[in-house]
Amino acid sequence: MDIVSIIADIPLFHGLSPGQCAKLGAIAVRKYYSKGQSFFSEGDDADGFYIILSGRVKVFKLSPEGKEQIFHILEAPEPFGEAAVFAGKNFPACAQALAQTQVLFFPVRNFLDLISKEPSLSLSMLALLSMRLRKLTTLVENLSLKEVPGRLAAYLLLLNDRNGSKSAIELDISKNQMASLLGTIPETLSRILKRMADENLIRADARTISILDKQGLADLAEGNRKLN
Amino acid sequence: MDIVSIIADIPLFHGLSPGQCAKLGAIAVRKYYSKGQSFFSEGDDADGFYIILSGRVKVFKLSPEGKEQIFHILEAPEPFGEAAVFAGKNFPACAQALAQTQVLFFPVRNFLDLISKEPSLSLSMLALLSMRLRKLTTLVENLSLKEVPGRLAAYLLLLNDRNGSKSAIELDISKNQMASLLGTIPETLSRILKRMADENLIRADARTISILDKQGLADLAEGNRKLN
DNA sequence: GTTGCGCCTTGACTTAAGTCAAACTTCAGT
DNA sequence: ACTGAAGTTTGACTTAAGTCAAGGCGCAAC
Repeated sequence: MDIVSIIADIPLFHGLSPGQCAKLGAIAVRKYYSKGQSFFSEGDDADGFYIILSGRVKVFKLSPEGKEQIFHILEAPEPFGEAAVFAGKNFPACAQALAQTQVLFFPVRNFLDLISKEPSLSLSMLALLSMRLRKLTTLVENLSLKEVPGRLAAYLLLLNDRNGSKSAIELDISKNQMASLLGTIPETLSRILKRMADENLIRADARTISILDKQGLADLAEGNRKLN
Repeated sequence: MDIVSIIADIPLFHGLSPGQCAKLGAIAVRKYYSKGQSFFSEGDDADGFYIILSGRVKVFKLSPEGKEQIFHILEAPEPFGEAAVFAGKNFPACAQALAQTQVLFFPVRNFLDLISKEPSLSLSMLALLSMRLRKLTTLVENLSLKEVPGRLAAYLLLLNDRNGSKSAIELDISKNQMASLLGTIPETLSRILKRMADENLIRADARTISILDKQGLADLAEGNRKLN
């Protein structure tokens, strides 16, 4: 598929004229990353940002002892690394492919020229950064104000909402990664899933989790209830 | 002082022509808040954002049990509430005056008109949101990947850097608020300050803290050292 | 199939940090 | 100066969650 048509399809770029999409197409570079490959590491010079075309990416930090905190897990057509570009510094975190991944890479310099001439693009970017900020705010809230059962409950409800009508959640990341996303470790996650099952809040079967008591989970997430 | 001259002095608005400052002046409203007064609460409709002219503001969330996590403590000439405006939703946190505070309030609607016509303004806003994102990333890192002594060490070093040459740090917030900023409680903060003093990393005397061993604190903050 | 390597779970133990309660300090307001 | 409220410190205790170690499960490669 033609790179300009791809660009025109990306939500972030809706509102751009065909001419502007063509300009973007001229500066964008298509790149391929295999599972486990690193896009950038914390401290790297922010020379551009990425938009995912296919595959999956995690953005994370590591503690010196090796504990990992995942900030986002992203899929097409989401961008990443965009904030570092506007702050004009280096990347504050690491990004790695979780699977075979195809991206478009936009070098900073050319992109900044374009954005300053294109109000609809800057408004989209502002909206995007604001959503990221909101998401991070929620992460801080979860880490600081909720215990692990509350975080897990909130996360399960989120997955459930995304799922629409389906009654069971099919986990699309490993429980290791899930623990890292929730700011905990696999052992703790495993134990808490079990406790939830014991209280008939969920039924957990390998990669499949069914929510039995939505209200119960909501109470847990809000801190109005405790697990035994 | 004239509202337009005030606006021209705000870093966020540098790069705007006098005419554009005048337009901003026409939509801005000057407001006064007394200590403890609330600007907005979590969930409130985001009808605009604020820029601090004098005083001090905290942005925070509360857990149902009443624990507080402070996200930012802001002073003139910093803006707050800006992200909610671009996300076009409601405020994800609360904001309250920590002292007698004077602000400019910019209603969303008028402001969005203006920004879409003013590239330099949108670039400033993008840079601002990016810096906020970076700051929140650090907060998540601290909460998830560091223990309280590490967080405190990092915070003291930050205050020390801000201070420039002065050898002693004069705390400008209560230790209660400081605990809340570090994601802990006053009792824990008090104990850890004492342990740091015991190890000759700092000398703490009421509101004044002197850093005795910068490298030691840095090691703590990086997780390369533990407190006894 | 069998081997081996991640992923996941479980148990026993440790530990950082929170809770509760009491006392002391600081400071604003009367 | 007195009073009371808020901020701070300290001690004894509790607890959520992490560490360490072992074993089981599942899947891919040979």
